[in-house]
Amino acid sequence: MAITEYFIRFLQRRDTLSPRDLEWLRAVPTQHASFAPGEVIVPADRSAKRSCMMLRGLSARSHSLVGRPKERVITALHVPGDFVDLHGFVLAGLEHAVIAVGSVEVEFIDHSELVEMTENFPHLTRLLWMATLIDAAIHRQWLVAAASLRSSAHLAHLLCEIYTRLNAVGAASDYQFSLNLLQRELADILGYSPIHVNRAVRDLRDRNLIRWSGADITILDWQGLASLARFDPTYLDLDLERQSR
Amino acid sequence: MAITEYFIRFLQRRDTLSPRDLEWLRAVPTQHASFAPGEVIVPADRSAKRSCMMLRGLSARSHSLVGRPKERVITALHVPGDFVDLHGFVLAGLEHAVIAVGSVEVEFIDHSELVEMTENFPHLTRLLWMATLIDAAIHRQWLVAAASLRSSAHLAHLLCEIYTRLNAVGAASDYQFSLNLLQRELADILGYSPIHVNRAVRDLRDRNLIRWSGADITILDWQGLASLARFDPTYLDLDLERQSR
DNA sequence: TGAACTGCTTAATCATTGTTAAACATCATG
DNA sequence: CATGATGTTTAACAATGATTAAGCAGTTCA
Repeated sequence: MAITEYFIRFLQRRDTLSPRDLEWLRAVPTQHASFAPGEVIVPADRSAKRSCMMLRGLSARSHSLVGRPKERVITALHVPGDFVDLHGFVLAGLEHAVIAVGSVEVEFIDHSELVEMTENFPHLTRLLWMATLIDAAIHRQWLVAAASLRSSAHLAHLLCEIYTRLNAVGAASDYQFSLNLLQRELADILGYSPIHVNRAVRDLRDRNLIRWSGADITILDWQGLASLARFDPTYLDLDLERQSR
Repeated sequence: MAITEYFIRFLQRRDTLSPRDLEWLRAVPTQHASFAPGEVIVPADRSAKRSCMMLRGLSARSHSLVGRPKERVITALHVPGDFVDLHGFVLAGLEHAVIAVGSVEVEFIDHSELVEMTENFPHLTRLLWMATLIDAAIHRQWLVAAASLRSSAHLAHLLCEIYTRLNAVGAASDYQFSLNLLQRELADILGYSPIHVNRAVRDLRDRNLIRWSGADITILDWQGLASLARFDPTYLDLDLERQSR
Protein backbone atom coordinates (compact mmCIF):
# COMPACT_ATOMS: atom_id res chain seq x y z
CA MET A 1 0.00 0.00 0.00
CA ALA A 2 1.02 3.61 -0.42
CA ILE A 3 0.10 6.90 1.15
CA THR A 4 -3.61 7.59 1.27
CA GLU A 5 -5.16 10.00 -1.18
CA TYR A 6 -6.69 11.74 1.81
CA PHE A 7 -3.25 12.89 2.90
CA ILE A 8 -2.40 14.05 -0.60
CA ARG A 9 -5.64 16.04 -0.59
CA PHE A 10 -4.70 17.45 2.82
CA LEU A 11 -1.44 18.74 1.34
CA GLN A 12 -2.99 19.94 -1.88
CA ARG A 13 -5.52 22.04 0.00
CA ARG A 14 -2.50 23.95 1.30
CA ASP A 15 0.27 23.92 -1.30
CA THR A 16 1.21 22.71 -4.75
CA LEU A 17 2.79 19.28 -5.04
CA SER A 18 5.34 18.77 -7.81
CA PRO A 19 5.05 15.63 -9.94
CA ARG A 20 8.23 14.38 -8.26
CA ASP A 21 6.70 14.94 -4.80
CA LEU A 22 3.55 13.12 -5.84
CA GLU A 23 5.55 10.28 -7.25
CA TRP A 24 7.43 9.82 -3.98
CA LEU A 25 4.22 9.99 -1.94
CA ARG A 26 2.52 7.38 -4.10
CA ALA A 27 5.55 5.08 -4.21
CA VAL A 28 6.70 5.05 -0.60
CA PRO A 29 6.07 1.63 0.91
CA THR A 30 3.66 1.47 3.84
CA GLN A 31 2.21 -1.19 6.09
CA HIS A 32 -1.52 -1.39 6.49
CA ALA A 33 -3.04 -2.08 9.92
CA SER A 34 -6.48 -2.16 11.53
CA PHE A 35 -7.39 -1.45 15.12
CA ALA A 36 -10.48 -2.19 17.18
CA PRO A 37 -12.11 0.52 19.32
CA GLY A 38 -9.89 1.44 22.27
CA GLU A 39 -6.78 -0.30 21.00
CA VAL A 40 -3.42 1.40 21.25
CA ILE A 41 -2.11 2.39 17.82
CA VAL A 42 1.11 3.99 19.03
CA PRO A 43 2.22 3.34 22.62
CA ALA A 44 3.55 6.15 24.80
CA ASP A 45 7.16 5.10 24.74
CA ARG A 46 10.22 6.43 23.08
CA SER A 47 11.11 3.71 20.64
CA ALA A 48 8.87 4.10 17.60
CA LYS A 49 10.59 3.19 14.36
CA ARG A 50 7.70 4.17 12.14
CA SER A 51 4.93 6.76 11.99
CA CYS A 52 1.30 6.32 11.11
CA MET A 53 -1.21 7.98 8.91
CA MET A 54 -4.99 7.83 9.30
CA LEU A 55 -6.86 6.02 6.58
CA ARG A 56 -10.30 5.49 8.13
CA GLY A 57 -11.95 6.25 11.46
CA LEU A 58 -10.91 8.45 14.33
CA SER A 59 -7.91 8.34 16.64
CA ALA A 60 -6.95 10.33 19.70
CA ARG A 61 -3.81 11.40 21.52
CA SER A 62 -4.37 10.17 25.03
CA HIS A 63 -2.36 11.38 28.04
CA SER A 64 -2.63 9.34 31.18
CA LEU A 65 -2.23 11.34 34.37
CA VAL A 66 0.59 10.92 36.87
CA GLY A 67 -0.85 9.52 40.07
CA ARG A 68 -4.34 9.09 38.62
CA PRO A 69 -3.99 6.12 36.26
CA LYS A 70 -7.71 5.79 35.63
CA GLU A 71 -8.05 9.32 34.29
CA ARG A 72 -6.79 10.62 31.00
CA VAL A 73 -6.89 13.72 28.87
CA ILE A 74 -7.29 13.68 25.11
CA THR A 75 -5.32 16.50 23.50
CA ALA A 76 -5.98 15.82 19.83
CA LEU A 77 -8.31 14.02 17.47
CA HIS A 78 -7.18 12.71 14.11
CA VAL A 79 -9.26 12.15 11.02
CA PRO A 80 -8.48 10.43 7.71
CA GLY A 81 -5.51 12.06 6.00
CA ASP A 82 -3.83 13.13 9.24
CA PHE A 83 -0.23 12.11 9.75
CA VAL A 84 -0.55 11.28 13.42
CA ASP A 85 2.86 10.75 14.95
CA LEU A 86 5.42 12.46 12.81
CA HIS A 87 6.49 13.65 16.25
CA GLY A 88 7.82 10.19 16.91
CA PHE A 89 10.06 10.64 13.91
CA VAL A 90 11.55 14.00 14.81
CA LEU A 91 11.47 13.85 18.60
CA ALA A 92 13.03 11.10 20.63
CA GLY A 93 9.54 9.73 21.18
CA LEU A 94 5.99 10.37 22.23
CA GLU A 95 4.94 11.37 25.74
CA HIS A 96 1.41 10.17 25.04
CA ALA A 97 -0.32 7.24 23.35
CA VAL A 98 -2.38 7.28 20.18
CA ILE A 99 -5.51 5.21 20.56
CA ALA A 100 -8.27 4.10 18.23
CA VAL A 101 -11.69 5.71 18.77
CA GLY A 102 -14.10 3.41 17.04
CA SER A 103 -12.44 1.08 14.55
CA VAL A 104 -9.54 2.50 12.64
CA GLU A 105 -7.34 1.75 9.64
CA VAL A 106 -3.90 3.27 9.26
CA GLU A 107 -0.78 3.06 7.12
CA PHE A 108 2.59 2.88 8.85
CA ILE A 109 5.66 4.44 7.24
CA ASP A 110 9.16 3.48 8.34
CA HIS A 111 11.26 6.30 9.70
CA SER A 112 14.05 5.25 7.35
CA GLU A 113 11.82 6.33 4.46
CA LEU A 114 11.24 9.67 6.10
CA VAL A 115 14.95 10.19 6.68
CA GLU A 116 15.51 9.56 3.00
CA MET A 117 12.79 12.07 2.23
CA THR A 118 14.44 14.77 4.35
CA GLU A 119 17.73 14.11 2.52
CA ASN A 120 16.29 14.33 -0.99
CA PHE A 121 12.95 16.13 -0.95
CA PRO A 122 13.32 19.46 0.88
CA HIS A 123 10.00 20.82 -0.36
CA LEU A 124 8.15 17.72 0.74
CA THR A 125 9.98 17.90 4.05
CA ARG A 126 8.68 21.41 4.57
CA LEU A 127 5.17 20.15 3.76
CA LEU A 128 5.34 17.40 6.36
CA TRP A 129 6.74 19.94 8.78
CA MET A 130 3.74 22.09 7.88
CA ALA A 131 1.38 19.21 8.67
CA THR A 132 2.81 18.99 12.19
CA LEU A 133 2.53 22.76 12.60
CA ILE A 134 -1.14 22.64 11.69
CA ASP A 135 -1.53 20.14 14.52
CA ALA A 136 0.17 22.70 16.77
CA ALA A 137 -2.17 25.44 15.53
CA ILE A 138 -5.09 23.17 16.40
CA HIS A 139 -3.63 22.64 19.87
CA ARG A 140 -3.47 26.41 20.32
CA GLN A 141 -7.04 26.83 19.17
CA TRP A 142 -8.15 24.20 21.69
CA LEU A 143 -6.34 26.22 24.36
CA VAL A 144 -8.16 29.34 23.22
CA ALA A 145 -11.48 27.50 23.26
CA ALA A 146 -10.83 26.02 26.70
CA ALA A 147 -9.92 29.42 28.13
CA SER A 148 -12.63 31.51 26.50
CA LEU A 149 -15.69 29.35 25.87
CA ARG A 150 -18.25 27.81 28.20
CA SER A 151 -19.42 24.24 27.88
CA SER A 152 -21.94 24.48 25.02
CA ALA A 153 -19.84 26.88 22.99
CA HIS A 154 -16.76 24.77 23.65
CA LEU A 155 -18.48 21.66 22.37
CA ALA A 156 -19.84 23.63 19.43
CA HIS A 157 -16.29 24.67 18.55
CA LEU A 158 -15.12 21.07 18.51
CA LEU A 159 -17.97 20.08 16.20
CA CYS A 160 -17.27 22.97 13.82
CA GLU A 161 -13.60 22.03 13.68
CA ILE A 162 -14.12 18.32 13.11
CA TYR A 163 -16.66 18.94 10.36
CA THR A 164 -14.36 21.46 8.66
CA ARG A 165 -11.41 19.06 8.80
CA LEU A 166 -13.45 16.12 7.50
CA ASN A 167 -14.91 18.27 4.78
CA ALA A 168 -11.47 19.56 3.74
CA VAL A 169 -10.29 16.08 2.79
CA GLY A 170 -13.60 15.05 1.28
CA ALA A 171 -14.66 12.80 4.14
CA ALA A 172 -17.86 14.70 5.02
CA SER A 173 -20.36 16.97 3.30
CA ASP A 174 -23.85 18.40 3.67
CA TYR A 175 -23.21 19.19 7.33
CA GLN A 176 -23.47 15.54 8.20
CA PHE A 177 -20.78 13.33 9.63
CA SER A 178 -20.21 10.39 11.84
CA LEU A 179 -18.36 10.77 15.13
CA ASN A 180 -17.72 7.62 17.12
CA LEU A 181 -17.17 9.44 20.39
CA LEU A 182 -18.77 8.46 23.67
CA GLN A 183 -19.81 11.29 25.95
CA ARG A 184 -17.19 9.99 28.38
CA GLU A 185 -14.55 10.53 25.68
CA LEU A 186 -15.90 13.97 24.88
CA ALA A 187 -15.44 14.74 28.55
CA ASP A 188 -11.77 13.73 28.33
CA ILE A 189 -11.38 16.04 25.33
CA LEU A 190 -13.21 19.09 26.64
CA GLY A 191 -12.07 18.78 30.24
CA TYR A 192 -15.57 18.45 31.71
CA SER A 193 -17.32 15.71 33.62
CA PRO A 194 -19.40 13.35 31.48
CA ILE A 195 -22.55 14.73 33.09
CA HIS A 196 -21.63 18.24 32.08
CA VAL A 197 -20.92 17.14 28.53
CA ASN A 198 -24.43 15.73 28.50
CA ARG A 199 -25.79 19.12 29.57
CA ALA A 200 -23.87 20.77 26.72
CA VAL A 201 -25.18 18.27 24.14
CA ARG A 202 -28.70 18.81 25.36
CA ASP A 203 -28.24 22.57 25.16
CA LEU A 204 -27.10 22.43 21.52
CA ARG A 205 -30.03 20.17 20.73
CA ASP A 206 -32.50 22.42 22.54
CA ARG A 207 -31.26 25.38 20.51
CA ASN A 208 -31.90 23.40 17.30
CA LEU A 209 -28.28 23.70 16.27
CA ILE A 210 -27.50 20.01 15.88
CA ARG A 211 -29.10 16.60 15.63
CA TRP A 212 -27.09 13.82 17.26
CA SER A 213 -28.20 10.23 17.43
CA GLY A 214 -25.75 7.42 17.95
CA ALA A 215 -22.63 8.31 16.01
CA ASP A 216 -24.46 10.41 13.43
CA ILE A 217 -24.34 14.17 13.70
CA THR A 218 -26.15 16.70 11.57
CA ILE A 219 -25.39 20.38 11.92
CA LEU A 220 -28.82 21.96 11.46
CA ASP A 221 -27.66 25.58 11.66
CA TRP A 222 -24.02 26.09 10.70
CA GLN A 223 -24.19 29.85 11.11
CA GLY A 224 -25.69 29.54 14.55
CA LEU A 225 -23.25 26.88 15.69
CA ALA A 226 -20.19 28.71 14.33
CA SER A 227 -21.32 31.97 15.84
CA LEU A 228 -21.90 30.41 19.26
CA ALA A 229 -18.44 28.83 19.05
CA ARG A 230 -16.85 31.99 17.58
CA PHE A 231 -15.38 29.58 15.06
CA ASP A 232 -12.87 31.03 12.61
CA PRO A 233 -11.17 28.34 10.48
CA THR A 234 -8.12 30.48 9.70
CA TYR A 235 -5.95 28.34 11.96
CA LEU A 236 -6.53 25.30 9.77
CA ASP A 237 -4.57 27.10 7.04
CA LEU A 238 -6.87 26.04 4.23
CA ASP A 239 -6.76 27.36 0.70
CA LEU A 240 -4.26 30.14 1.13
CA GLU A 241 -2.20 31.80 -1.51
CA ARG A 242 1.37 30.70 -1.00
CA GLN A 243 4.53 32.00 -2.50
CA SER A 244 6.21 29.17 -4.34
CA ARG A 245 9.38 27.99 -2.73
CA MET B 1 24.83 39.27 14.98
CA ALA B 2 24.36 35.52 14.80
CA ILE B 3 22.17 32.94 16.47
CA THR B 4 22.16 33.14 20.22
CA GLU B 5 24.14 30.64 22.24
CA TYR B 6 20.93 29.99 24.18
CA PHE B 7 19.40 28.39 21.09
CA ILE B 8 22.51 26.31 20.48
CA ARG B 9 22.28 25.13 24.08
CA PHE B 10 18.58 24.38 23.54
CA LEU B 11 19.51 22.10 20.65
CA GLN B 12 22.51 20.55 22.38
CA ARG B 13 20.39 19.55 25.35
CA ARG B 14 18.49 17.38 22.87
CA ASP B 15 20.84 16.21 20.12
CA THR B 16 24.41 16.37 18.86
CA LEU B 17 25.33 19.21 16.55
CA SER B 18 27.93 18.49 13.90
CA PRO B 19 30.74 21.05 13.43
CA ARG B 20 29.16 21.93 10.08
CA ASP B 21 25.76 22.53 11.73
CA LEU B 22 27.39 24.70 14.40
CA GLU B 23 29.25 26.65 11.76
CA TRP B 24 26.03 27.41 9.89
CA LEU B 25 24.24 28.42 13.08
CA ARG B 26 27.01 30.78 14.12
CA ALA B 27 27.43 32.28 10.65
CA VAL B 28 23.84 32.87 9.58
CA PRO B 29 23.17 36.61 9.43
CA THR B 30 20.50 37.95 11.79
CA GLN B 31 19.00 41.31 12.65
CA HIS B 32 18.89 42.40 16.25
CA ALA B 33 15.82 44.17 17.62
CA SER B 34 14.50 45.36 20.99
CA PHE B 35 10.91 45.69 22.10
CA ALA B 36 9.27 47.53 24.97
CA PRO B 37 6.70 45.81 27.21
CA GLY B 38 3.49 45.13 25.33
CA GLU B 39 4.89 45.82 21.89
CA VAL B 40 4.05 43.52 19.00
CA ILE B 41 7.08 41.51 17.89
CA VAL B 42 5.33 39.57 15.12
CA PRO B 43 1.91 40.77 13.98
CA ALA B 44 -0.92 38.32 13.35
CA ASP B 45 -0.87 38.50 9.58
CA ARG B 46 0.25 36.20 6.87
CA SER B 47 3.15 38.04 5.34
CA ALA B 48 6.18 37.45 7.57
CA LYS B 49 9.42 37.22 5.62
CA ARG B 50 11.56 36.40 8.63
CA SER B 51 11.34 34.51 11.90
CA CYS B 52 12.54 35.51 15.32
CA MET B 53 14.49 33.97 18.13
CA MET B 54 14.39 35.04 21.77
CA LEU B 55 17.58 36.54 23.14
CA ARG B 56 16.41 38.15 26.38
CA GLY B 57 13.11 38.54 28.22
CA LEU B 58 9.76 36.90 27.76
CA SER B 59 7.32 36.87 24.86
CA ALA B 60 3.84 35.47 24.43
CA ARG B 61 1.62 34.18 21.65
CA SER B 62 -1.49 36.26 21.98
CA HIS B 63 -4.82 35.37 20.37
CA SER B 64 -7.42 38.08 20.23
CA LEU B 65 -10.98 36.82 20.34
CA VAL B 66 -13.52 37.17 17.55
CA GLY B 67 -16.24 39.54 18.70
CA ARG B 68 -14.50 40.39 21.97
CA PRO B 69 -11.59 42.59 20.93
CA LYS B 70 -10.64 43.55 24.46
CA GLU B 71 -10.07 39.99 25.56
CA ARG B 72 -7.24 37.72 24.55
CA VAL B 73 -5.82 34.31 25.32
CA ILE B 74 -2.12 33.59 25.63
CA THR B 75 -1.30 30.12 24.31
CA ALA B 76 2.47 30.07 24.73
CA LEU B 77 5.32 31.76 26.55
CA HIS B 78 8.79 31.97 25.09
CA VAL B 79 12.06 32.26 26.93
CA PRO B 80 15.62 32.96 25.72
CA GLY B 81 16.73 30.37 23.18
CA ASP B 82 13.22 29.74 21.84
CA PHE B 83 12.69 30.05 18.11
CA VAL B 84 9.33 31.74 18.31
CA ASP B 85 7.74 31.85 14.89
CA LEU B 86 9.27 29.19 12.75
CA HIS B 87 5.58 28.60 12.04
CA GLY B 88 5.59 31.73 9.97
CA PHE B 89 8.27 30.14 7.82
CA VAL B 90 6.56 26.83 7.15
CA LEU B 91 2.90 27.86 7.26
CA ALA B 92 1.42 30.61 5.16
CA GLY B 93 1.43 32.79 8.27
CA LEU B 94 0.50 33.19 11.88
CA GLU B 95 -3.05 33.27 13.18
CA HIS B 96 -1.88 35.03 16.34
CA ALA B 97 0.50 37.79 17.34
CA VAL B 98 3.73 37.48 19.30
CA ILE B 99 4.02 40.22 21.89
CA ALA B 100 6.74 41.33 24.28
CA VAL B 101 6.09 40.66 27.97
CA GLY B 102 8.44 42.97 29.77
CA SER B 103 11.27 44.27 27.59
CA VAL B 104 12.61 41.85 25.04
CA GLU B 105 15.54 41.40 22.69
CA VAL B 106 15.34 39.12 19.67
CA GLU B 107 17.27 38.14 16.55
CA PHE B 108 15.40 38.00 13.26
CA ILE B 109 16.42 35.47 10.60
CA ASP B 110 15.32 35.88 7.00
CA HIS B 111 13.23 33.05 5.61
CA SER B 112 15.57 32.91 2.61
CA GLU B 113 18.30 31.70 4.96
CA LEU B 114 16.01 29.03 6.32
CA VAL B 115 15.06 27.86 2.84
CA GLU B 116 18.75 27.49 2.08
CA MET B 117 19.13 25.53 5.29
CA THR B 118 16.36 23.09 4.34
CA GLU B 119 18.06 22.58 0.97
CA ASN B 120 21.53 21.89 2.34
CA PHE B 121 21.34 20.90 6.00
CA PRO B 122 18.80 18.10 6.44
CA HIS B 123 19.93 17.22 9.94
CA LEU B 124 19.67 20.83 11.08
CA THR B 125 16.28 21.02 9.39
CA ARG B 126 15.10 18.09 11.47
CA LEU B 127 16.41 19.87 14.57
CA LEU B 128 14.46 23.05 13.83
CA TRP B 129 11.46 20.88 13.09
CA MET B 130 12.06 19.29 16.49
CA ALA B 131 12.09 22.71 18.14
CA THR B 132 8.61 23.42 16.76
CA LEU B 133 7.41 19.99 17.89
CA ILE B 134 8.58 20.70 21.43
CA ASP B 135 6.39 23.79 21.28
CA ALA B 136 3.53 21.50 20.25
CA ALA B 137 4.30 19.14 23.14
CA ILE B 138 4.16 22.13 25.48
CA HIS B 139 0.78 23.10 24.01
CA ARG B 140 -0.48 19.60 24.70
CA GLN B 141 0.80 19.70 28.25
CA TRP B 142 -1.01 23.01 28.77
CA LEU B 143 -4.17 21.31 27.52
CA VAL B 144 -3.62 18.47 29.99
CA ALA B 145 -3.03 20.96 32.80
CA ALA B 146 -6.11 23.00 31.89
CA ALA B 147 -8.29 19.89 31.80
CA SER B 148 -6.96 18.14 34.88
CA LEU B 149 -5.67 20.71 37.37
CA ARG B 150 -7.44 23.24 39.57
CA SER B 151 -6.28 26.82 39.88
CA SER B 152 -3.36 26.50 42.34
CA ALA B 153 -2.05 23.30 40.80
CA HIS B 154 -2.46 24.78 37.33
CA LEU B 155 -0.42 27.83 38.28
CA ALA B 156 2.13 25.58 39.99
CA HIS B 157 2.51 23.63 36.74
CA LEU B 158 3.24 26.78 34.81
CA LEU B 159 5.91 27.82 37.31
CA CYS B 160 7.55 24.37 37.23
CA GLU B 161 7.64 24.43 33.46
CA ILE B 162 9.04 27.93 33.11
CA TYR B 163 11.75 27.27 35.66
CA THR B 164 12.69 24.00 33.96
CA ARG B 165 12.88 25.67 30.56
CA LEU B 166 14.91 28.61 31.85
CA ASN B 167 17.21 26.26 33.71
CA ALA B 168 17.69 24.06 30.64
CA VAL B 169 19.29 26.89 28.67
CA GLY B 170 21.24 28.24 31.65
CA ALA B 171 18.99 31.26 32.20
CA ALA B 172 17.95 30.36 35.77
CA SER B 173 19.30 28.35 38.67
CA ASP B 174 18.89 27.84 42.43
CA TYR B 175 15.09 27.77 42.03
CA GLN B 176 15.06 31.51 41.48
CA PHE B 177 13.96 33.33 38.39
CA SER B 178 12.40 36.50 37.21
CA LEU B 179 8.98 36.50 35.55
CA ASN B 180 7.68 39.79 34.25
CA LEU B 181 4.07 38.68 34.18
CA LEU B 182 1.20 40.71 35.57
CA GLN B 183 -1.57 38.77 37.28
CA ARG B 184 -3.83 39.98 34.49
CA GLU B 185 -1.50 38.30 31.98
CA LEU B 186 -1.38 35.14 34.08
CA ALA B 187 -5.16 35.15 33.88
CA ASP B 188 -4.97 35.26 30.06
CA ILE B 189 -2.58 32.28 30.15
CA LEU B 190 -4.41 30.09 32.64
CA GLY B 191 -7.92 30.97 31.53
CA TYR B 192 -9.03 32.35 34.91
CA SER B 193 -10.20 35.74 36.05
CA PRO B 194 -7.44 37.97 37.49
CA ILE B 195 -9.08 37.69 40.91
CA HIS B 196 -8.92 33.94 40.79
CA VAL B 197 -5.27 34.05 39.77
CA ASN B 198 -4.67 36.13 42.85
CA ARG B 199 -6.31 33.46 44.99
CA ALA B 200 -4.06 30.83 43.43
CA VAL B 201 -0.93 32.89 44.07
CA ARG B 202 -1.97 33.43 47.66
CA ASP B 203 -2.64 29.72 48.05
CA LEU B 204 0.85 28.76 46.83
CA ARG B 205 2.33 31.38 49.17
CA ASP B 206 0.24 30.18 52.12
CA ARG B 207 1.48 26.64 51.54
CA ASN B 208 5.09 27.93 51.64
CA LEU B 209 5.76 26.62 48.16
CA ILE B 210 6.89 29.87 46.58
CA ARG B 211 7.98 33.39 47.34
CA TRP B 212 6.86 35.96 44.78
CA SER B 213 7.56 39.66 45.06
CA GLY B 214 7.48 41.91 42.05
CA ALA B 215 8.96 39.95 39.17
CA ASP B 216 11.16 37.77 41.38
CA ILE B 217 10.06 34.24 42.11
CA THR B 218 11.71 31.74 44.42
CA ILE B 219 10.52 28.16 44.53
CA LEU B 220 10.86 27.31 48.22
CA ASP B 221 9.81 23.67 47.90
CA TRP B 222 10.38 22.17 44.46
CA GLN B 223 9.19 18.72 45.49
CA GLY B 224 5.99 20.13 46.95
CA LEU B 225 5.29 22.38 43.97
CA ALA B 226 6.02 19.68 41.40
CA SER B 227 3.90 17.18 43.28
CA LEU B 228 0.96 19.56 43.54
CA ALA B 229 1.27 20.26 39.80
CA ARG B 230 1.90 16.57 38.95
CA PHE B 231 4.77 17.97 36.93
CA ASP B 232 6.67 15.50 34.77
CA PRO B 233 9.19 17.20 32.46
CA THR B 234 9.29 14.32 29.96
CA TYR B 235 7.40 16.39 27.41
CA LEU B 236 10.25 18.91 27.24
CA ASP B 237 12.36 16.14 25.69
CA LEU B 238 15.50 17.02 27.66
CA ASP B 239 18.63 14.91 27.77
CA LEU B 240 17.43 11.84 25.98
CA GLU B 241 19.47 9.19 24.30
CA ARG B 242 18.96 9.58 20.58
CA GLN B 243 19.90 7.30 17.77
CA SER B 244 22.20 9.21 15.44
CA ARG B 245 20.64 9.97 12.12
C1' DT C 1 3.93 66.88 48.88
C1' DG C 2 -0.08 64.88 47.03
C1' DA C 3 -3.13 63.56 43.24
C1' DA C 4 -3.68 60.16 39.84
C1' DC C 5 -2.58 55.85 38.17
C1' DT C 6 -1.55 51.07 38.13
C1' DG C 7 -1.53 46.70 40.01
C1' DC C 8 -2.39 43.68 44.11
C1' DT C 9 -5.55 42.01 47.64
C1' DT C 10 -9.89 40.91 49.83
C1' DA C 11 -14.92 40.26 50.41
C1' DA C 12 -19.64 39.26 48.92
C1' DT C 13 -22.54 37.36 45.65
C1' DC C 14 -23.68 34.78 41.63
C1' DA C 15 -22.86 31.46 37.72
C1' DT C 16 -20.75 27.43 36.12
C1' DT C 17 -19.15 22.92 36.71
C1' DG C 18 -18.32 18.55 39.56
C1' DT C 19 -20.16 14.67 42.26
C1' DT C 20 -23.25 11.28 43.61
C1' DA C 21 -27.11 8.73 42.73
C1' DA C 22 -30.68 6.78 40.20
C1' DA C 23 -33.81 6.07 36.22
C1' DC C 24 -33.91 4.87 31.47
C1' DA C 25 -32.74 3.10 26.81
C1' DT C 26 -30.32 -0.02 23.92
C1' DC C 27 -27.96 -4.07 22.81
C1' DA C 28 -25.85 -8.57 23.10
C1' DT C 29 -26.56 -12.95 24.83
C1' DG C 30 -28.12 -17.08 27.65
C1' DC D 1 -37.96 -13.42 26.80
C1' DA D 2 -35.02 -12.22 30.68
C1' DT D 3 -30.56 -10.63 32.10
C1' DG D 4 -26.62 -8.00 32.48
C1' DA D 5 -23.74 -4.58 30.47
C1' DT D 6 -23.07 -0.22 28.58
C1' DG D 7 -24.19 4.37 27.66
C1' DT D 8 -27.45 8.37 28.15
C1' DT D 9 -30.35 11.40 30.75
C1' DT D 10 -31.98 13.79 34.82
C1' DA D 11 -31.97 15.57 39.60
C1' DA D 12 -30.03 17.33 43.97
C1' DC D 13 -26.30 19.11 46.13
C1' DA D 14 -21.36 20.62 46.65
C1' DA D 15 -17.26 22.80 44.92
C1' DT D 16 -14.95 25.84 41.88
C1' DG D 17 -14.54 30.03 39.50
C1' DA D 18 -16.57 34.76 37.70
C1' DT D 19 -18.18 39.31 38.69
C1' DT D 20 -18.60 43.47 41.03
C1' DA D 21 -16.94 46.48 44.23
C1' DA D 22 -13.82 48.49 47.22
C1' DG D 23 -9.51 49.07 49.94
C1' DC D 24 -4.47 49.14 49.74
C1' DA D 25 0.43 49.80 48.23
C1' DG D 26 3.81 51.56 45.21
C1' DT D 27 4.98 54.92 41.31
C1' DT D 28 4.82 58.84 38.51
C1' DC D 29 4.55 63.34 37.95
C1' DA D 30 2.65 68.05 38.57
